[in-house]
Amino acid sequence: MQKLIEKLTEKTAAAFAAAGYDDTYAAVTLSNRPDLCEFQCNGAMPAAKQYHCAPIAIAQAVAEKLALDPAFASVEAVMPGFLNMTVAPQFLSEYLSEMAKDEHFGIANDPAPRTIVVDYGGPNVAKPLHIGHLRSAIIGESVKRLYRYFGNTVIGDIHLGDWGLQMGLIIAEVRERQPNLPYFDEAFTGEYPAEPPFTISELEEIYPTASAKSKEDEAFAAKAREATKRLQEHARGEYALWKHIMAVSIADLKKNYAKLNVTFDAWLGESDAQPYIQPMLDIIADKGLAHESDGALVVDVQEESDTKELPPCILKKSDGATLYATTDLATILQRERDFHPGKILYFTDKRQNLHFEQVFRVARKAALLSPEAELQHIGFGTMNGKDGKPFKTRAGGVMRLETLIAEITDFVRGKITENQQVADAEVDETARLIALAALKYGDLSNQATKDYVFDMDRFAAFEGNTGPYLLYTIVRIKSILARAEDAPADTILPPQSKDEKTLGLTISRFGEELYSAYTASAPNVICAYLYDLAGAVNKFYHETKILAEPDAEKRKGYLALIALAKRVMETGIDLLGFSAPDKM
RNA sequence: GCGCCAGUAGCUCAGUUGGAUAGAGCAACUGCCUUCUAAGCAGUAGGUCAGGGGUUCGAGUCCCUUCUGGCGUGCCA
Repeated sequence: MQKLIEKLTEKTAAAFAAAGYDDTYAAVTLSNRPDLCEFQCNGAMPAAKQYHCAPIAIAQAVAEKLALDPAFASVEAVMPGFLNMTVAPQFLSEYLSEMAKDEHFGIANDPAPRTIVVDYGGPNVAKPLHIGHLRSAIIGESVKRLYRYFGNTVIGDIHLGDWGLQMGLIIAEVRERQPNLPYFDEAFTGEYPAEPPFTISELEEIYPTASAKSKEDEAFAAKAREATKRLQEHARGEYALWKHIMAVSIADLKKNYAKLNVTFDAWLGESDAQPYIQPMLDIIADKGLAHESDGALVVDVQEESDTKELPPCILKKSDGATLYATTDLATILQRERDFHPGKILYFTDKRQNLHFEQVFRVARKAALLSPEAELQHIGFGTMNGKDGKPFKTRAGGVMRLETLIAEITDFVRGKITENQQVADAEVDETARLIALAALKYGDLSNQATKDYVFDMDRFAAFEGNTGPYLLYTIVRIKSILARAEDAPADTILPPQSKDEKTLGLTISRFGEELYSAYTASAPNVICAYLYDLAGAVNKFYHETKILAEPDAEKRKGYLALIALAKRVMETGIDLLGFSAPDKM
């Protein structure tokens, strides 16, 4: 199904052609003067340059042709050459009815769907999730859903930080505390215990302790390096202990991501890429891309067109150890072999821009994946506190995600019980849904690439442009539909009031707004649209007595209209990664 | 030094390929609940779009330049 704007553009193009002008000037856009018209076309002005005549003359000629089309209620040419258009109620009614009939609202799939790997989350094993992990999880999850909505095969991969020195540190610290465990007994050949020797909270305490200790205690640091080396060689005891760390940590991560309504299709990590490091290095060696520099193995990535100096990508340190870039390249090879993706999309802090630029260039030069496959890094901004500096708790630490969620949920629970609409048993679940909407919308409504201010008060308070406002709007519709005695009409009727028409026009924009969010991987576009839509619904709600409407046909038409608005809103917030309760 | 990103109302942010009078929310002030949930709706006030040049019928948007801030800039991730 064509987007409404496309239909109007097509008609306008025909009118341009009929009037004797090039139809490429016919692009119709949403009006930026809603007081004057609903849609506009500014093409007469650039066209005037080509035809060396007054823009208003072109606009008038086109307007005359367009006036014959029943789709328009009015078409007007105004100085200096704007074309102002209003669509006919009947035309809008037909469009919306067609939209309502289709489960997918008539939105076409991507004509060339691909397999997409979305790399987001990126937590470290044995460390608690904190607010630094929030944006990647929330934005990545939303974009994943958006890609899926347009018909792509999408694999969300958490890409765990589960290898390297951090693991050695933990193993060394466990050994200090419990030296008698069988994992550290070289002579032990029996079966290791099935139960892990630590809980998740112990594990979370072990890492920072070990990390601090290694900075002051060189002997301990050496032990950690040794443990790391033994793990990488798959030494029996260290490897078994690492398995325990993984199991305990992953169970906890799953629980916490579930609270955010974030789910991954693949729980792969740096450890899974290890077997691909040597094959990847071999490919690069075969192509003669790498050379030695100051003892390190590097690949030059500078290109002629660069305006800046790009440092080479280091694959091996001078001591022979591998780095972040090495693992990422091996991961690309792994993904190519496992999934053969048409695109890999990464969500990390934007400070890693250079790193990904280097990795992508090496991947291209070495042809680790097919040439048409796309690699894209979406770097999001730093999360700052109200003072504009990177966010810290009052104690100066990083806030745990659990703490953040709990605080917002508590606030919401208090708010709900003030004027309680839900049964006692449902208070907790309702609070959870609203808190999640507040948190996610607060993040997603900002442009991803910009730094943003993390303000607890703003997240918690939810008047105006917030997630809870969207939920409230949906709940209001649900409430009416639940009370209605008759079923909604099968079609959307031609709008009669201004507010009804505005609501219809806003609903009709859904497809193009989603598409533009999709092509830009920008959930904030969806947020802005849904906020617009919620405003149109609330205004209509305020001006129209729906259930009390005496005319049964009109009443059923109203019900059909708000039911469609509800479906659109529910689909929209699902793409953002949250959902609405029945009451709040 | 070089590179990237940003600077729009008191605060937090939108602003489509250059279009008409730069928009929201919060905070402030004013109305609207015996009527489908007032977490709502309507309104008032608030702007040298960081500064300066330029391109043109037209610039928050494109070009040049200055200033301010953030980040990055070979063996961390």
